[in-house]
Amino acid sequence: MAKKRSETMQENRAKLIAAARKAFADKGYADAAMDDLTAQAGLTRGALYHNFGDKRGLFAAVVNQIDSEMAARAKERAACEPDEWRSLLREGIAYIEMALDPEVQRIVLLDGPAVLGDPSTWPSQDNCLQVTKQAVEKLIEKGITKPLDAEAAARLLSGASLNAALWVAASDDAETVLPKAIEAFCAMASGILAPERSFASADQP
Amino acid sequence: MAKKRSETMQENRAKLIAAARKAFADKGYADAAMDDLTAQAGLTRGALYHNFGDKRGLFAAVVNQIDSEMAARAKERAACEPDEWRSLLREGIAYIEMALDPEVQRIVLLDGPAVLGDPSTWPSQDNCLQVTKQAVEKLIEKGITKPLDAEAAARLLSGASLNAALWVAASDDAETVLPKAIEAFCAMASGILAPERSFASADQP
DNA sequence: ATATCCACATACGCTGCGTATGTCAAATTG
DNA sequence: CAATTTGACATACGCAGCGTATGTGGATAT
Repeated sequence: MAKKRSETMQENRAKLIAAARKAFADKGYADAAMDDLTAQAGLTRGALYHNFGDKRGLFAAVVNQIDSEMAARAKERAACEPDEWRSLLREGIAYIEMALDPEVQRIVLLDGPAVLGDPSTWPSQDNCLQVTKQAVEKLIEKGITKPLDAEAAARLLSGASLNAALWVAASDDAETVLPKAIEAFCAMASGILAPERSFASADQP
Repeated sequence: MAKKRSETMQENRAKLIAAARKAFADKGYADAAMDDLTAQAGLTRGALYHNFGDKRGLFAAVVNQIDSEMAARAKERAACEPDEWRSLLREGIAYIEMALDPEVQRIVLLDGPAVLGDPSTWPSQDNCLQVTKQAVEKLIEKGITKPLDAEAAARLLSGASLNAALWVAASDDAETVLPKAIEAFCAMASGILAPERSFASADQP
């Protein structure tokens, strides 16, 4: 018996997303021609419009995939740290490091907002944010950090780290700039610590 | 005597930039048709290509104008504060507030990075950053803040504030979210203060 | 085994960017 | 001041690429 219908459909979706991910990262959203990337996947534009509706739909699927990977990686990194404050710092540092990946830069940080609108409105990016937000909430409960709005703090932390990463990536020598960025990030992050703690734990892990 | 040549040229450039600014803010970069916006300015695409080279060139000119206005406004706001630390906070808050302007959001924050690349590579955005960087440098000299890399700190501060602003703008009720964002921003900013100062001056102005 | 369906391919039109060419008024020259 | 040149902008054209409407063959249903 030949392959089942729904099975090949999933395969084709995956092929298209993979090809699109490469094309979008390589050429940017605007300059990625759909004829090219579908051909790359051994298909035509027909498959694409059937599965994803339009170019934006395909792009959204790609962003979704990358965001999921990012959230997973951030969580994984955070889990390695002993206490929750260091976990949060690690998470931020993880975002900085991930944003050094050209694929992440081009697709998520540069083209993403233009094509899909503000990141806070994407369900996928929200996953990334939820990871951070939950970490902040725990810290607030325990009195380790100031009683700020958890979402506000989470957004500022991720925003700062992603922005720092773009800067590092654009600089000539990432090697020397990256530690500066991480140091500044840890310093700023320590600003949300509750006063009595800010001396002991402000250092980076 | 009729108008001088260079004079009308400047007028036309200004007309095009004004029309483009409105169109880009309204429709977004991709959906703004150049035939439309040139007609709006009482001209044709010929004028546009002659003056700005291509669509990106016109967009860059628009971004340049907006960024100049933003830097001026930030500086102006900062100048009203008595001490330099409060100046810096005011500056950050000013960015948050400016980013609530739909024109700034769409053109500078959403489309800008996709069309022109990472903001840190634009000369205009660099102006905004220089304002903050200089403020940070002064604070470091005086020992008010930790001896971090000034550029790193400046980028993190502006990144955090702009990101926060996007969040506020995307939220349903900006009225209640804005103060939370500002509070969190001030908290995080206080993280770059030197230890012996962090209690006294961490509050927002 | 025949009929139905649907995932995808093929074919078409339309929009919109960029360029090549034309034109007329302002500037230059003697 | 007339003749000539310049250049800012308009006009006309070609082409790429998106979205849609229609066609088709193989899997599923009966």
